[in-house]
Amino acid sequence: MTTIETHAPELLTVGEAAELSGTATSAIRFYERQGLIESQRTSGNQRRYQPWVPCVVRVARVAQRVGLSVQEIAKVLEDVPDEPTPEDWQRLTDHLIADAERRIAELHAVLADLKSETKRCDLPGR
Amino acid sequence: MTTIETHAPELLTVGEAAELSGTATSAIRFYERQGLIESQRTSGNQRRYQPWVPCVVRVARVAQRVGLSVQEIAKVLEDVPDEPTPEDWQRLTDHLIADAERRIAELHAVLADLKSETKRCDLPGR
DNA sequence: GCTTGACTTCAACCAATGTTCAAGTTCTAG
DNA sequence: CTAGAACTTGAACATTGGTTGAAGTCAAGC
Repeated sequence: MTTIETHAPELLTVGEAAELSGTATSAIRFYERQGLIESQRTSGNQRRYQPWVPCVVRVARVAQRVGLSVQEIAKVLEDVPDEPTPEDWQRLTDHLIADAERRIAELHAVLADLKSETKRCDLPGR
Repeated sequence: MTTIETHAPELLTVGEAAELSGTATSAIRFYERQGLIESQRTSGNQRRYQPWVPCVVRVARVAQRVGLSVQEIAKVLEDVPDEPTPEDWQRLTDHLIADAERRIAELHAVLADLKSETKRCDLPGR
């Protein structure tokens, strides 16, 4: 971990990263502890984030809303290199969407299954 | 709340309901406290569940996996009457699927948006 | 009618996902 | 160079979604 000049070009403070990703700074630090994102440090020990980090956080937040845990998201993000290329974003996108669709399919399946098990679930004649 | 004869036909004990829904009895009691399901009581104060209750629990569990909180699921289930008809199950199904699809759409949207904001997220030139 | 397993409540605990606060440090503007 | 905003860590707290355990009650079979 090489430390970074205080005013490095393009790097974001934790506050800036929070604002750009629409979260609180406490969440940003939490996600870093959980391994979703990484930071460099200034000589004075302050965090500095790469400019794409807020994008990662935004993705993570939406992924949570479709049912992934932070650990699961961290796992998916492991495969995304630092300084992601458009192709990396595309693969991440595909992965997350596929994952979410899989759960929807499960939901469909359970619901369909229930409908077929009429005897137990529908109880038609009272 | 009329109490029920001990050995009422077709009613399930908490253990049976748990087994049929693939959860622990503690979860069944928890879901009841949260208003997802209801029970009657025997004269000896034991819970007795209608036979479709395990189905509701199964649905709830899958719904959790697509990102709904227990409170949100409870809200959806409010609209399902006791002794649901096939049409009730159908509406529940539609509601839950629609809800889940909505989140997937959000995920799609965020990801698409990120891709369009190339300047901030892709950083093509190193 | 007694035994045994399943049930009851209540309280404590757990993990996940953060937020809040206190005490101290760094950064930036003037 | 200094004031104030933004940062640091660590600990405590909050909420959600349960699990576990103790102490006691109920129900079913012999």
